[in-house]
Amino acid sequence: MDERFFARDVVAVAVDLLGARLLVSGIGGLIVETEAYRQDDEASHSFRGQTAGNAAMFGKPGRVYVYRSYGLHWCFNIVCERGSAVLIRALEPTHGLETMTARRAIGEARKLCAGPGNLCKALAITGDMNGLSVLADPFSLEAPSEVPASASGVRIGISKAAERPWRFAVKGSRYLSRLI
DNA sequence: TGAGTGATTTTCT
DNA sequence: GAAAATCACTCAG
Repeated sequence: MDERFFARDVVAVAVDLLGARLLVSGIGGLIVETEAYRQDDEASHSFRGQTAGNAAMFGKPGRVYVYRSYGLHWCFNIVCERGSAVLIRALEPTHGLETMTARRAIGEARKLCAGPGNLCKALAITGDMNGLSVLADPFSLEAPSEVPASASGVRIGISKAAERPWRFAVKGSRYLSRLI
């Protein structure tokens, strides 16, 4: 896994990230749900060009873009081609279950990382990590050993360009934020 | 089990 | 001043 993996069309990267292992400080799991956001996409933060808040989204491929959503949640994205990024929506927890359970204060493993806000809380991702490279400390990203069966669907929680089927998920996974 | 609703703050227009 | 890539809780069936 290197920078070139991300220097491609964001939709292709979103699909290829399914099944990849994402760890932050040794805690994390397999990516089971992603969404693609391109610069020419009305729902994307980068649609109206670069601003102080979304500068990371215009950084080099493989950088992390973390932003605050609804004033209380953090959302974790990986930057692809200039102005585009993949939103990581859900993980299947495999590493550091105990730590994540403590951080989330819930017992159900299938909900630990279901949803961008939950995922960031479980992995202790904050805005401090905005702009870091996902290929370096404290992140760890491994390509999937086996490409899982995937499904695509409509994106969630947005009102503009919501019809674009750029949500991708591992088919049949029990760890999705919502069934696809 | 599933749908509906309130909370809350940063950022841009 | 309004919108926003959500979450957790409550109530109904």
